[in-house]
Amino acid sequence: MRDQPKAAELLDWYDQHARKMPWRVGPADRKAGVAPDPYRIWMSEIMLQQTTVAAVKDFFLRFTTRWPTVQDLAAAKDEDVMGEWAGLGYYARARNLLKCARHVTDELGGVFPDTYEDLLKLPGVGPYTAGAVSAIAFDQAATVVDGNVERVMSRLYDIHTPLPAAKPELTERAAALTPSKRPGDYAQAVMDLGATICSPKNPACGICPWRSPCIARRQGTAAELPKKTPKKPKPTRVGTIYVARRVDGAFLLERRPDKGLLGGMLGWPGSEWQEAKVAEHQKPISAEWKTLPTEARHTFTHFHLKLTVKTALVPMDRTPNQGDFVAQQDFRPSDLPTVMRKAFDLAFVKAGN
DNA sequence: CAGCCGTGGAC
DNA sequence: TGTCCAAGGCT
Repeated sequence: MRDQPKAAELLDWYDQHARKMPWRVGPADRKAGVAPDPYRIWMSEIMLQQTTVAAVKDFFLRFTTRWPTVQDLAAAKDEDVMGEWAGLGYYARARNLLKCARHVTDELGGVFPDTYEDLLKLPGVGPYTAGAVSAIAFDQAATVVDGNVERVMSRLYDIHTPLPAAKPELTERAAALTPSKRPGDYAQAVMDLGATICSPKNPACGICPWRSPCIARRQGTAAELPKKTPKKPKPTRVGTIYVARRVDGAFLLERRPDKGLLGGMLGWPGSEWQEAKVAEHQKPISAEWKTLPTEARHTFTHFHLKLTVKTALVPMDRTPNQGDFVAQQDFRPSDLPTVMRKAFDLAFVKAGN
């Protein structure tokens, strides 16, 4: 009978190879009795949803420097939080982050729930995040299943069922391996393993602490797992965006509605974005509009976008019918989501306006 | 349950 | 250039 993977083998590896991260309490400190701050663990987990560690680091440091406690965050203005989140993507996370901080502050006395069940009730906290926070912040033996764990389990047990259909089976396997000792370190260890050794491409099976019990490694199928159902091709949408500056330096911007794409974020007024050719539409303000020679290109999760960028220098006496003027000193380009910043760069940096 | 929801780096 | 992918959640 083949040997089974042991949590202890992975924890020994983690003790030697744990990655250092701004929000992490490493294995040595944890053994010395250092407890993680649930606020920081929660925030890191929200930021890490579908987002790489490298991308999150700077955002995490900026957020926790500006808002060191959940009460500080709860007291923040919506626009400040959305502006700090700009560029990180999936903006519903930022709206839920603030909603959750205010709930914890106002209804829970500023104390994060410490059980999976109660964490799951918080806005923006799903099965993965509830498990991760309960394990990492509170050292509870929760089963944590993210993309890394799915990949590691599919390879350990050579599971060829494509995702997402395989999710229940992979979760069952993960639960069976979760130890009652050091569950917080274990949860992070599996994810570190998946991110470094058991990687999507070219897994380093030769140095894996679980190479011996890994079935896919013996079968030679590790690199092709997990299987995934094929994705739909992305359509291309087109639109027009209006980047205007008034003669006093103010910019014509609008706050997007909370629901939908780039919800709650600052942006330039413009047309709808559609696959069909855009019908003629009203300009946001009366001015002498010029079309830039280069269009702004951007790719979202489920479509490509080509934006025609129009610019204008607007006299003082005009009133916008879409958007509001923001004084130059109140505007930071870094508050814009990336597609809007691309349009800004084309209009005001590349074109030199 | 499948579609919606961002971004930047790797290849 | 294009595609894949990353510590998912919500509807």
